[in-house]
Amino acid sequence: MALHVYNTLTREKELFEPREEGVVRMYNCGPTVYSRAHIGNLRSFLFADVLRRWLEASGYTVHQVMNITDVGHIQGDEDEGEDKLDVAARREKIDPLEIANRYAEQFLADVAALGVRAPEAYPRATEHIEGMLEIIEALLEKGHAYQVGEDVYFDVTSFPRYGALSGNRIEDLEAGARIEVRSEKRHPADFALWKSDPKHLMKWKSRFGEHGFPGWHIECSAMAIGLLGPELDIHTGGEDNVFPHHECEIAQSESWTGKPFARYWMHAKFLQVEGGKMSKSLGNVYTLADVTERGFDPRVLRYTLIRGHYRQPLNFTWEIMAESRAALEKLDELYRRLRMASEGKGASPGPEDGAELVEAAEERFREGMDDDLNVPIALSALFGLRDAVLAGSLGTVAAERGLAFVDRANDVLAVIDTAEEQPDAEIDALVKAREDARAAKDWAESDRLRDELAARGIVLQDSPQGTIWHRA
RNA sequence: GGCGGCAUGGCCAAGUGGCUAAGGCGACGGAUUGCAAAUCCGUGAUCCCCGGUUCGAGUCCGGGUGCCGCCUCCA
Repeated sequence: MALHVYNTLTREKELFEPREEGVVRMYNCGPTVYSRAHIGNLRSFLFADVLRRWLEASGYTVHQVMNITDVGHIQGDEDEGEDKLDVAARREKIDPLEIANRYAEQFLADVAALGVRAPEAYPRATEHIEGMLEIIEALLEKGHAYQVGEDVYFDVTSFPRYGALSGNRIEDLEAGARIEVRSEKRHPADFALWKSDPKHLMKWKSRFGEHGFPGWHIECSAMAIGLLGPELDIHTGGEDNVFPHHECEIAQSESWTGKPFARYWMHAKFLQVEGGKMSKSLGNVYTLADVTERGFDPRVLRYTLIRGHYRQPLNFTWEIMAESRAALEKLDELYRRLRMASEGKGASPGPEDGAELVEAAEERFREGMDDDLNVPIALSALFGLRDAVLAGSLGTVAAERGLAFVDRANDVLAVIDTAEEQPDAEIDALVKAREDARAAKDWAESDRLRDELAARGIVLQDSPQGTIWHRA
């Protein structure tokens, strides 16, 4: 089975076939850097990261681009709209770009802590203003856009497929739209490509006027096409991006290039917190900082956010984080035991013993991931292998292969701690002393040593074959 | 009002017509242990409700209930 992905555009799971054999061009909707990314944002970015990693594991060369939006969008297409970066800048009384840079750095740090592999490019919207203006000019020329004063709007009626991605119909949008007084737009669903506002802090001169700034959707088209070409293979985002953002991107991009913008649209479901929507008033808009403050390693958050299927709603709770931590420790142990078995400790006598179990696990892992990134299935393959190695069913050669497989799996999931325990003579001596004390039935001394080791973060595991240890 | 999603054992979560409904966390009983931890063995599901299609449905169709998302900035 080759990779199949669910395509929002067709509402079906489809065989994944990039335009160019062996090469994938993927664009991921990234953050708007007016505040720190919360766990909901992070889920979507982690989804993109796992997808990228699985594509690479499948042999593709992946050209991946994730934008960093550092010019706030106008809120709505009307004049009373506000720009989040503008608002933040006025509040903090500093330059909007300073805010953007600060949060962009924070974003990069957060995402790095979560093991996200950096894409080929993290373009900034402000660095692509010219590209946006170029598209706007072309759309005007082709009759897909019109100018009103110093503003430019996209004419949705000029693009018959508008609504194909989200399932919305222009007529219904019109009916549902709020009443617009003195709208300068020809159609309520028309969206801004370029806006003008003298009060706006971030603005650019153009032939439309002195105080212009880009509409929300145009940046992604400019950056995606500018860096990846007119025809993408995959475009991702959160489900809330489907409409209007991605719908508008398709309209303006395809009107401009005359080519299908992206073959596969993939969207991650929304994350909820404690059964409800995240909201500032509830104080549950968690960031990576909240996670670490509660004593959770970032990889536990990574695991929590990727362990379910990306198209399934995810309800984040601290209980689930604790559960994830426990599960993750089991996977760490899988790795440790495989390493031991490959060295002959706890291995089955025949070197090839259990090789078929390793193969079966890898097969199951691959089938799961190929099936629209079914991580739960992939994880179950790892847990299955864990049972095999703990039961001593693997020979040294099979264990080596198991180790190589788990390395490959972890190259995709990036959640298992595979760091080899550094030999430590001092720890070994304490462990040995405890074993001696136990042999002498000096329980007080052996318990004291166990406590001392525990205080140093050492976890002991006694077994008939002797005592082994690892760091917690 | 328009568009869409979800409802599976205590919790999390796979499964898209067909043998005994994956897997994880937790709980309980037992083995092991000096006591623990780890490990091993064992224990749990009228798949939200009602109706229908079918030889056969958690899986398809209709209705209902509940929760959620988009339509306005939002991953």
